[in-house]
Amino acid sequence: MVKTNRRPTITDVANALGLSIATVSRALAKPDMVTDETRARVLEAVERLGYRPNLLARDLRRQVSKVVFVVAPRLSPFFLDVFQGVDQAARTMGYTVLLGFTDRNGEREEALYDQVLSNRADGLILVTSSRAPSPEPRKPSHRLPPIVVALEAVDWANLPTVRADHRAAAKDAVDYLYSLGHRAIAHIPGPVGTSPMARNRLEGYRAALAAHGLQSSERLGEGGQFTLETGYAAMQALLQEGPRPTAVFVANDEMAIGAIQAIKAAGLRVPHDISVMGVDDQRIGRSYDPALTTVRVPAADIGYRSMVILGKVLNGEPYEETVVVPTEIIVRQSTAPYPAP
Amino acid sequence: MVKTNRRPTITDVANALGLSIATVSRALAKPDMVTDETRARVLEAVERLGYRPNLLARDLRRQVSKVVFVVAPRLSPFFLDVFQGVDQAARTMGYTVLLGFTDRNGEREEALYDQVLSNRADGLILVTSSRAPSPEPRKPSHRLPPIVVALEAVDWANLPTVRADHRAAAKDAVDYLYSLGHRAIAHIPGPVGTSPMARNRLEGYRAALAAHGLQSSERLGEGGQFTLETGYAAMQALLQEGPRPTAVFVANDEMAIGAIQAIKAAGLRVPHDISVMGVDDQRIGRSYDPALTTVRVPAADIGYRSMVILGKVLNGEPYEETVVVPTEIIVRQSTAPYPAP
DNA sequence: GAGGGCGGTGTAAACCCTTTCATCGCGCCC
DNA sequence: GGGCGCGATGAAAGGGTTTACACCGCCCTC
Repeated sequence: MVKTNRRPTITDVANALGLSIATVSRALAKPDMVTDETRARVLEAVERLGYRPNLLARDLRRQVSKVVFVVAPRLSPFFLDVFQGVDQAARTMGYTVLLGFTDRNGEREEALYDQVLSNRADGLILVTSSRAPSPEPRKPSHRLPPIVVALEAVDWANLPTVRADHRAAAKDAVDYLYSLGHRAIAHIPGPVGTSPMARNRLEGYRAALAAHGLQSSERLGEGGQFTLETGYAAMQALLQEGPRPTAVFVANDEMAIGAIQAIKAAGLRVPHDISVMGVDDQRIGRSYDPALTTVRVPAADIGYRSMVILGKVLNGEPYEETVVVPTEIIVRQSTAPYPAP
Repeated sequence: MVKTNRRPTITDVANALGLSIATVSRALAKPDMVTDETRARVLEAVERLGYRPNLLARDLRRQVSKVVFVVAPRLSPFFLDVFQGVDQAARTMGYTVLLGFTDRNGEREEALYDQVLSNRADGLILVTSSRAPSPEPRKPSHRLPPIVVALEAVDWANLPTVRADHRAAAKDAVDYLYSLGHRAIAHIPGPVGTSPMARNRLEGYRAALAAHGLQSSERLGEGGQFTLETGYAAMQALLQEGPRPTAVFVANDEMAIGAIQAIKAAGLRVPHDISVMGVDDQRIGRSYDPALTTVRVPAADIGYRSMVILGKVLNGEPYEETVVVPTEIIVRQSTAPYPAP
């Protein structure tokens, strides 16, 4: 009977050479613990048989997977930038990074969370602006896995965090519009109900207005969902509602593009009639016409630093509890002085 | 001495109840093989102790991980769409999908490939338009893991494939421009050196011109890298070089946006002076001003079908060797009749 | 020449789970 | 009342690797 053609294991390699599996394992993992000759023979046999170690077995034994997950609420270019940074750091640290999305769906969050709790990954980078990984936070008796929170602090646990100061970023933006001469400055907020980030940006907006003694336009309702379409709709509503603002600060770039489209659709011009400013510095804003003035949130940098901290956590090294990365105003073509010179 | 506080295992649960680990395992995995009472007790203890099964151990035993990888050459919104489709299909099939990027870096491709070969995942969806997962394809004696190729067939192995007919898509685009009255139709190709997809689109362009007895502009060199910047540069070169075309067919949407920017920068208007058409139907084109006329490649659909096929492969069921998904012209504002009416 | 150190190798346990096979008790049937 | 089937459980093997420990020559030293 023909031997069934399964994948070769370390035992097959050992048998082919008349060695023990321990020696083969050592030849591969700790080259200097075996003779040069043995190592050469092992490598040859490995090549010849097409042997690959079973990572599952290895991880099970070592109790470490060298894999980390990045968990993001949805598919968005912005989160991709964060991922990019994580990936870059991880590579230098010998980790593999894998990406999962929750779609703000509790069940899916649970599942990803369980993957880590169940040893499929060593740690987790939560790129979220919303809620806990489980509907109700777990009982404290159940230890959390190693987690670093990127972008925005979470309120359901005290975790190491790399974030931007979204409140200050928003305030800077509005201050900038003010410095251009604008006094009627509206705001299109994000999903303030679910996103602390959106709330912080709203707060920054209010704080800036207050600092300049201006009236804020608070008739905007719940805000958009950080998507282009909701930005469009919000701007449309804004144009129909009351006195037209001369400038709009929008809670992220994507909604800002939507807002510009709505303004154009209404037969107005940006920045001639209305200045528009976003936050994030996403690609879509950089290449739009007019190119979007925005506040840059260094997504890749946030990802990179998060991974570095997660590495320290996993190694039991001391780490910074909270890192706040700086934001920066990027002036492009969607804003202009008021009144127009 | 205090017992070290490691994660509870199935043994801990069993001991806490005076049951055997077999029963606990069954209570969790095959609920109807145990008494109602036993199951209730087990679930209670699991909850109380915070037990989570170790997926590594489970997979090792079962020889199946229920994880598949999506491997893409780079981070791009287009690949995200494919991923989205894969993810959706996978969810209904009980698989977890994880995403990895190669950056066209042979070493990284190897690493991801090894993850699958090493049992960390059951299969692979290769979203690639470029080369084999290893610098030189492996010896045929070394079996390939289950792979489905999405988007574009590969030439180094005979693998199940879900693809669009890029050649026909390009031909359709040029035919459409022809039907608008354009005769001087230029092409900005993708990286024809490394991407069969770029080559196919170039071929479609040539075929269309030939069918209409037109001269093709072949002075474009190696083409862009499917990025906005290279599209900009290519268009700039095109404008400086010879007689100005009345229409440009660009090998993907991102480069097409770059091309439009270059045209605008040169003081010309789209589509008034030059019509521009892309391929893919990416978001960036949909929301641009002018909105981009393009040929839609149903990325999510490709991803979905790829995953379905991979599932069949993994189950040993029969599957379609090659699926060709239809493309579709989407007319927006970046194209106009010539001469202008 | 006996003891000690040392480099290289083998043996076997451990990692945590699933699953086959055996066991056991119980009710049922003739 | 004995055999049988059946449902629930337990014992143990097995999955592929790493690694602590034991072993075995060998050379060196006194």
